[in-house]
Amino acid sequence: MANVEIPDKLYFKIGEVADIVGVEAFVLRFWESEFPTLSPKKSESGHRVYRRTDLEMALKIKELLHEQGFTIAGARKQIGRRRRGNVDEKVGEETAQKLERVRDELRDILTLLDGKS
Amino acid sequence: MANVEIPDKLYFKIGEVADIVGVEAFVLRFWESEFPTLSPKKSESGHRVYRRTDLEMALKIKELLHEQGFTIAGARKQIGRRRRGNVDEKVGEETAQKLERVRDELRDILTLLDGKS
DNA sequence: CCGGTTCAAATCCGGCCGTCCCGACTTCCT
DNA sequence: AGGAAGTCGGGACGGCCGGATTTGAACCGG
Repeated sequence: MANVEIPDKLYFKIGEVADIVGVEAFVLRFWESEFPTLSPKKSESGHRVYRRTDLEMALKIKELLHEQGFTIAGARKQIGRRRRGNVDEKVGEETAQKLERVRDELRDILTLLDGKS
Repeated sequence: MANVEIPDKLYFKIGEVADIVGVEAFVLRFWESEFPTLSPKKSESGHRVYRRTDLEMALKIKELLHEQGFTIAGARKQIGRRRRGNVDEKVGEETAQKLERVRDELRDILTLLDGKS
């Protein structure tokens, strides 16, 4: 999972994001039109201002589209799935970590099982 | 996870499979050209003869393409991932079915959990 | 033996997913 | 300040993905 390191800055311009993510600026604009979850702020003059989270979302989208092979609709759904519950059904930090571990175990079991059918 | 029940027969014709899976016959032929893992036997006269496993593979492909939103290439990759280790550690038919059910339950649980991280 | 099913393979097609272009700003560099 | 480089929105273009259709013949079940 090609860990791209993100420079330690607060704000990024579209060109910088394009370099880091590894796509062209117009692709970022296109994604913005397709993913509600990718919506950088705009400066006074209308230029995009990406924060760290925006950048991570762009990376996530690239992962889903280019590495995993989702369609845009599929990627959108996938992202939505992760976020649901994050919003309206929040759980404590500790509980979340427990869930995380349980989930990991289940995934391992699934992997094991999937090797045998 | 729309559990389609599969009639208790040994062999299926393409039309039956089409009905069960919920796609048209030509789609199954098309998928066959795209997924090495979907390759039903052919009868003497060249007609496709689907076994239960072929049918399940078709269902799996449909799930990946239509529900999950993978591209064909993505779905292929996803399937390849599941199959590793499948070859040299075969289990009996009955055991396989039990595993199948357990797996389905786990998947449901995972889906539940994924809504909360 | 006849209507419905299946065959292979070529062709067609809508739309997804970018890709490019444009003229008009804005920002950066020196 | 002033030119080069970057960014803007929006529209048009296009390759190719994922089927969908076509054709004429062979096959199958009742």
